[in-house]
Amino acid sequence: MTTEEKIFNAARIVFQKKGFAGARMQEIADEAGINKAMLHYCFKSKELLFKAIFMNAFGQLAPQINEIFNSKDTVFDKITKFTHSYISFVVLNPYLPQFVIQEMNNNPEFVMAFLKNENRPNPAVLIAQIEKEIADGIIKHINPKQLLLDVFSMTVFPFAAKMMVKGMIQISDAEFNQMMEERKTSIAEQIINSIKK
Amino acid sequence: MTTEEKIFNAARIVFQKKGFAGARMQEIADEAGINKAMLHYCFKSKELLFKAIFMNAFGQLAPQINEIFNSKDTVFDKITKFTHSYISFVVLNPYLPQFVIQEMNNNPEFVMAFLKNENRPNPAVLIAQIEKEIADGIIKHINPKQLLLDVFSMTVFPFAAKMMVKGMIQISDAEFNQMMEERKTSIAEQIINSIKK
DNA sequence: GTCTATAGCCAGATAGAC
DNA sequence: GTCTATCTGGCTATAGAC
Repeated sequence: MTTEEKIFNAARIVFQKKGFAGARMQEIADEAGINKAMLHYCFKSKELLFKAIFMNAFGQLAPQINEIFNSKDTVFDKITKFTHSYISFVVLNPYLPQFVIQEMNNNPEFVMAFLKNENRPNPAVLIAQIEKEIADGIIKHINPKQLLLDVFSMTVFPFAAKMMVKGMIQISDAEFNQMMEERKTSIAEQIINSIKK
Repeated sequence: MTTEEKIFNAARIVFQKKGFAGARMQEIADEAGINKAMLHYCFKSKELLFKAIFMNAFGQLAPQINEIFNSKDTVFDKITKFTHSYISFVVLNPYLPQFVIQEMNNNPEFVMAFLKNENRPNPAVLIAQIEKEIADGIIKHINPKQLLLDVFSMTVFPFAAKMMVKGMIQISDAEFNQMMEERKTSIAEQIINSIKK
């Protein structure tokens, strides 16, 4: 592993756990097992290192979402595949959702950068498909954007607000993971059940 | 308005927007229209001022949740009332959900403090009620905790991840508010529709 | 490319006048 | 109680040896 990769991995861990404002370059250096000066030699500044991490985090999430959104499947199949693959992925990267959400809220200019990224998740095709299936009598009359928001909410929220959720419904880490495993199928079932005609 | 109140209001604005790590005492002083030294005179340290704000934010959310959870209503009525009153409240306090979630994730020790708070939201009564209505054949066989998580997710997520949501489904602030207005009723309808026998 | 040492700055906290 | 001025520590960033 090159020094640059060691720094990158260390920075991802620290930034995702502490956020931009809370992260310390010294902590990243320690985590990488190298000297603080190397961070600046390789990435110039804290801000540039952070942007590299943030864009990479986003780049991991977006393509797999788009692949599902733009496939040839039915809407019901897309919902099922999305919840399954998103939860599987995020169980392995638990800090990612909260990290992206937090930094987008704290740095609204990121939203603009994100909107200009050609690889960003684009729901246009899926929205059109939902409208068609409504017209075809497969799906009830609903607002397609509300449906998308429902799917995202049910899938992403537990990870974004993990600590609050655990405290609120009083569950251990093991129970949390067990519930997320169930949600891989239950979310899609619940939503499909409520919108199918 | 006393100086202490001016500081408190200013601190709430700055902390909720920037988080603990990102907030600056100078910015709070400017917002309050007083000198930085007064902050320390009144609240001793940044950390103590922050804890006061955080506990207050929590204290606003918890009682109204508990009131609904522990009332005499049916489960369906409770879900309907919760989504309605929560969204109404949070539209007026848009930074609150993200603030609480972010700081609970960044300061896991807050979760413990929160669990010891006697006013915290306690879903035990509601969970027992859900189990009873399942046994009575009113509600389908589902995991009560998953149901609670579904309701929270659909209600809270759009506010917690507002910037990401806006970017993702490409809506303006006006459209966002319009959608949240719709959600006051649509979330409960959707969930009830999927779990009623 | 990798380190040590340090510059330079900024933020939290305090001293002390009024 | 409220201010100005300042201390102190910690953090980003750089200079410079090897």
